[in-house]
Amino acid sequence: MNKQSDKKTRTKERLLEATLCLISEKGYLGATTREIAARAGVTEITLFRHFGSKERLFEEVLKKYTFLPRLKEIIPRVKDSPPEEALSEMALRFIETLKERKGMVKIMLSEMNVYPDKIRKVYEKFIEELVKTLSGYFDTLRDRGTIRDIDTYLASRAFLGMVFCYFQAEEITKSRTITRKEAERVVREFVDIFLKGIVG
Amino acid sequence: MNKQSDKKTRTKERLLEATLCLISEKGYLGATTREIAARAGVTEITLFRHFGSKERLFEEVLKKYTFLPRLKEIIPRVKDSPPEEALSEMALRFIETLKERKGMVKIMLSEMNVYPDKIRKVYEKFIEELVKTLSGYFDTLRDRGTIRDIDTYLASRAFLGMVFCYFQAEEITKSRTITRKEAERVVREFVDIFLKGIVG
DNA sequence: AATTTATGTTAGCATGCACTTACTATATTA
DNA sequence: TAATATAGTAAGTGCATGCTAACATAAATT
Repeated sequence: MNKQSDKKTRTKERLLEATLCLISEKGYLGATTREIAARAGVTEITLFRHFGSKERLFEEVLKKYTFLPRLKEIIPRVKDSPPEEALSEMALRFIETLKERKGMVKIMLSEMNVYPDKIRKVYEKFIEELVKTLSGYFDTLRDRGTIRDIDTYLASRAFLGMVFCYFQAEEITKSRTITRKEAERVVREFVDIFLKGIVG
Repeated sequence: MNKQSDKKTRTKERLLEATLCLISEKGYLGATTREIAARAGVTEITLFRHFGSKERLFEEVLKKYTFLPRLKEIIPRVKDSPPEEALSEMALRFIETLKERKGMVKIMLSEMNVYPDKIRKVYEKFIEELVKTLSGYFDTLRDRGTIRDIDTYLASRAFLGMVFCYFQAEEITKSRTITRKEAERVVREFVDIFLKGIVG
């Protein structure tokens, strides 16, 4: 009972991946079960035998490709470096993770509105947790006297907003690839502004 | 030949508005011509007589509800105030405009990926022009010596990113309404950070 | 060898969709 | 009053989609 269930598992995974891929390209309604099955190299009925319905398949994709955990583990790793370094490192890994999970990001941005119950909760939770994790870091900096007395929650949102919006504009809107060098240059500038402001 | 064409025009406008409304709720594929016509208080065939096809109807919606001009006119009006005031004013009006054109913003975010040729061009141009307009303002500040020597293009993207991401998270993801007071508080904090940085 | 498991094949159903045809009704215009 | 412009009604076409039924196959398990 090993090779059989392996086969099953791999089929399921190929289906999930094909779904992620196609929905992120064409949207939930635009991605047909026939095409998903075809891209997974499987017949349509196999899809239904595994997931029962298109909707349940979609839900399993959402579960599987969440990427909040990946993002949260970034912060503890760098929080004892100097702020400039820590923030740069966080921003760069943030961008990297978003790039890796681009399909998921696209789905969240575009289907959020249409399938509120399924996606919005995932996304809301994602944002809030991420923001709070970063603002927790800012709290410790403030307690150490490293930074001045600002609203750390809003500061966190400001910083993440700058970075996310950059990613969104380049990779999603313009369909460009952000190179490592470019990311480093942009992040350096963002961190500089964020830490010291633009007044001089 | 006046009351007749008035009638025609109003029907067309109601159809365009209903389309904007429904597509921003359900996406292009999710919004059916039947429902659009119904919401406009008109029969389906009237829709086709006016626009020929669903796609052409969609294109006309995109044309009609562009809001780049509204955003661009903000900057010249405030560029001679002190930077803190000018930036706050711009951010607040930016948020206000986005709120007014929320339906259009939603469409752009969610359909961009599926109808690249139609939407992406609109959106790309929108971003670049807006960013450049703001960075032009930063250029003049730098020339006057008001701010230090930073990359004004990236600074512009950073600032707009903070504000837009805030709007997106609250109004679109969470489906909340940003009140005027809240907007003022948030913008004050953002501008403070952006001008002076968080180090202190 | 017999059975179970995972998948394939073929065909199809029911539904909803964009879009059409043909005819009618009403108000404006000339 | 006759002609025109705008919208309505009713019915329906053709197609794609989500999903299913019935049967077949080949490998793994027992």
